[in-house]
Amino acid sequence: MVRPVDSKTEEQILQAAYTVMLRHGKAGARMQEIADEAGVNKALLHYYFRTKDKIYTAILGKVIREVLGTLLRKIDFEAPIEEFVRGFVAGHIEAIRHNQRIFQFFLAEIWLNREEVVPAFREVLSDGRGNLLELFSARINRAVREKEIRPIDPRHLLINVISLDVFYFLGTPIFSAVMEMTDQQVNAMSAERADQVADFIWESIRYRDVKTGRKGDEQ
Amino acid sequence: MVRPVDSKTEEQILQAAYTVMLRHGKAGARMQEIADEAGVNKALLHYYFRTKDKIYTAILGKVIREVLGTLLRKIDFEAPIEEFVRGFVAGHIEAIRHNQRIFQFFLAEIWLNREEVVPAFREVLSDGRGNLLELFSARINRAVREKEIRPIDPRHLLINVISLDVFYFLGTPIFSAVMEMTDQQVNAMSAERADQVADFIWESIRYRDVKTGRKGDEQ
DNA sequence: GTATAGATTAACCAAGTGGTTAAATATGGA
DNA sequence: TCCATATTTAACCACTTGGTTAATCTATAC
Repeated sequence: MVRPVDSKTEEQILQAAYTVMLRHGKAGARMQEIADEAGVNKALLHYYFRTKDKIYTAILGKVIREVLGTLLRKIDFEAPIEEFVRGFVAGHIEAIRHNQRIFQFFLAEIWLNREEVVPAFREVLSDGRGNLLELFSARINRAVREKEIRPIDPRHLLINVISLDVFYFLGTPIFSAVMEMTDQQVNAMSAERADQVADFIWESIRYRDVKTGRKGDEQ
Repeated sequence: MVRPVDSKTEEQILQAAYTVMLRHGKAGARMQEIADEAGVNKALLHYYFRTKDKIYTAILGKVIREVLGTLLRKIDFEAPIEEFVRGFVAGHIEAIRHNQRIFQFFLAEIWLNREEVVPAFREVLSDGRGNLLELFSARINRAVREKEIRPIDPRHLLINVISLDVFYFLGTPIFSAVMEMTDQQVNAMSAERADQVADFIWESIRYRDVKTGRKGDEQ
């Protein structure tokens, strides 16, 4: 065998492609820029991956795994319901704050390259661990049965939670423009997000005895 | 003067550019495709607008006005608070459902062309009608004072509401993949969205007398 | 050492890209 | 009618694009 074990080149190229495509999107990314970013000759991109599309497909898998990883992060489905909800939100928001670009890229690409993104997403989903929706639904339905939270459709609840977690970080520049905030204020607001969102959700779903009218503390 | 009044050509080009750029994004849009879509010679694009960037800028204004128009749509700030909130949500979601592509495009472009999008957004905002945030905050704060809803930061509330309104329609293909839904089910879910979201928000914010424990009806 | 395989490069290419131009065609006022 | 101007077109251009190629380098197994 004459195979030098190094071949970190391929990894360098992937990393560079990842950086550049997250910067400009698929259509806007240039093979030359990727090569420069990786510090290799452009021909090497075609040597390791035949075409730009192949490179895109490769990093798409990586992006999707990171997006899903972020959303599935360390969720403790066995925790008490309020803790579960707050942990869910806090985990998401922290991870999203540190991966804003990935989410932005992903959302953009969904619509620019739907035919490629959706199947790739499905594939990554299928060989991932158990179905998020099912686990989530089971936990929520249990809490409903035990009268810890009010009756609610788990599908809509899951979408609501993810919406509240993610959207702010997609629209940050716009929100800050609308609200005429300084960078400092934006940072402050981002830091508050986790608690604000968790409170908002918990206030909406927690069970309240109609007759005695309280459970947990008012904010 | 020798100016033929017609010049619908310019409008045709803009409309075509709008269509094509919403389809492929700025980087992916081709001048030739725009020309074909408009049914005119490619040189005409440069005759009316000098460059691709100029075309982009032109349609960007249109897109932003439509996005803002959608979000500012027929809001009755004088309505009773619950009606106000539900109307706010219902108005948004209906408009967004009919303008999904615009929102998708807009969100994508925010990050791919931030330097251009954000200033354009600011500009359109400035010569629009009164500040949405201020009107919204005033309405919310009044409701808080009158003990119709619980105390809450209007900025976060506004973001929460917009998140819940918009995000689902940005991620539809992904949500449906995660939840393994048929097109029928997706449509059904989209139709339910407005009520689900309005309920979710209202349950979270409506005032509850801690002692007697109720106000309004339970769902 | 040297044969052999993979890894890397500079130079190249055809097909597109946004953009230009000069000539042709309308259009309307005199 | 004829002219001046606005509009439209086909042909063109310089440059960039993704992708290829043939030659060179590098490392190992023998």
